Amino acid sequence: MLARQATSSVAAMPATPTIVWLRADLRLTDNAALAAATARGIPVIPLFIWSPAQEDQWAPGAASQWWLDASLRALDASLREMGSRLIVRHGPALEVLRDVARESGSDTICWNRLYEPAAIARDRAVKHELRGHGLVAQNFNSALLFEPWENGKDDGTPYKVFTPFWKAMLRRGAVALPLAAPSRLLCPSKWPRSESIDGLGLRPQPDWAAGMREAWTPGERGARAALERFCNDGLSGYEQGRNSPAITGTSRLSPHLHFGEIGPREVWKTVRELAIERNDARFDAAAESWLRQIAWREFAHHLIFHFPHTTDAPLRPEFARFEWNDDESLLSSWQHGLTGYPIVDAGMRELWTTGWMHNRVRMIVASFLVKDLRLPWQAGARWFWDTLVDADLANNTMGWQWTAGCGADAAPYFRVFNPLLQSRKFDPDGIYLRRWLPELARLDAKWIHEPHAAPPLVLEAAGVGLGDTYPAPVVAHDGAKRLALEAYQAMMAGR
DNA sequence: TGAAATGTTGGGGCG
DNA sequence: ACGCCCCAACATTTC
Repeated sequence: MLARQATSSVAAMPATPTIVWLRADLRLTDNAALAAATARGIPVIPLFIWSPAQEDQWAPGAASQWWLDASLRALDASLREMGSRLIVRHGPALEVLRDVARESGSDTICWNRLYEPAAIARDRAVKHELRGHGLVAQNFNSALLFEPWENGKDDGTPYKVFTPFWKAMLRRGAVALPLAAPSRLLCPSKWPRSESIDGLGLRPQPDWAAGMREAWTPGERGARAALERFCNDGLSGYEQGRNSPAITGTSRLSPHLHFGEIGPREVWKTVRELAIERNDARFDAAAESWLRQIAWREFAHHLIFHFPHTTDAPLRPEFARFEWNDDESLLSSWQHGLTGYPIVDAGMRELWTTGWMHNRVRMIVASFLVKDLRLPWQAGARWFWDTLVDADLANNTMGWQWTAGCGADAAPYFRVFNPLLQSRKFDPDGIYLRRWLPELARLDAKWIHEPHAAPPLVLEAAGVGLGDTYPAPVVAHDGAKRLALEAYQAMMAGR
């Protein structure tokens, strides 16, 4: 610990520019690497490197790239307001860092740590090589409340169950305070070469991102606005609102957090202070309930650090022999929102259109894929990865393994969501369903959750042609559930 | 951050 | 008034 902190402090250095290598920390506030570089009182070169080929098979999907494009533009604009700018390059990180260091006469490179397996491996190699070339590489934490090695069990092993993890976190006491944004940024006498953000080719061709632009404002300001909106009108009703996909009852901060447009230390402080100010037991409970979600994010990142193989393989090894289905057409019906189960289809279409899905609905569609269709959780994880604007390897991995029952603190496999009951319980009036399934919009609340069970006259009156304008169910839930439980029992029996 | 079956309890109707 | 039954509401158990 002491050694780590010592390497994090920046000694006075000669006046050559410091490179700040920005990755999933596209913000000026609470950015430890940027703050450390600025504190040296010498010029700073903010640098983003686009190198998806170096990120192993988990290269960002198209929705994520759309977000990144917008976030980089926002960051560049904020830097320009301070008289600085963002340098953008593409290529292997090490090569680019060495080139930029040479072009700018820089000898120090700062960055904030990442925790995904491939990023760790790359950063370690980069750090080693840079040092081998006489350059100074300094790393900081701006992504997490605690480092993964800071919140383990007393015996030194990591927590695998959330509740004790959460309690240990709270016992640990104060979360570090967010760092202020730099008040000014000194420019180098000559900027290194930069490519244009356009040139990275992150924007979708052809442009299908209208739904994204309407739903989101990427960038640090958009992130802070989302947090303020949530604090003002979401947080007090969070415990009910979080489960109603028809309303904006959640913070919708996930993509902002993923790209580091806002950090967990800032949201923690903001919400804690608000709770103290309100001094109301019910508000306090809501605030804690939401901070718990931030802790789940923390838990996911600690898990992926300690168990890097879980991006592809189940944490519980016995699940390696689970007998999954292999059916491309079932997978396709799930991906495109054509399963015949309205709550599933509405969620999958919300995902496709906006790059995001309400968390309650994520659990429903995930359970449906894994239990009803018995398709491998990895196929769901991959689709989410390719389509979510908040695609995050740690959160995505933990979430899917939780649903499949093969991960840390996982739901028991026999816990099977009934899509009909979930739909009635969490979208009783069918408002969410109608928003995403216009072909069912004229069905009333009694039948919209299960059009396949509606009397023919009702369907006709609502203009619904089962198997024509809207699909019949691709599987029957009761039978599918039984098959899933049988497969689970076979796995447990070692058959 | 399940669902469904089973068990328990207590109010009210009724003989 | 009392006991009995019904059953809704809630709690517990099981998968």
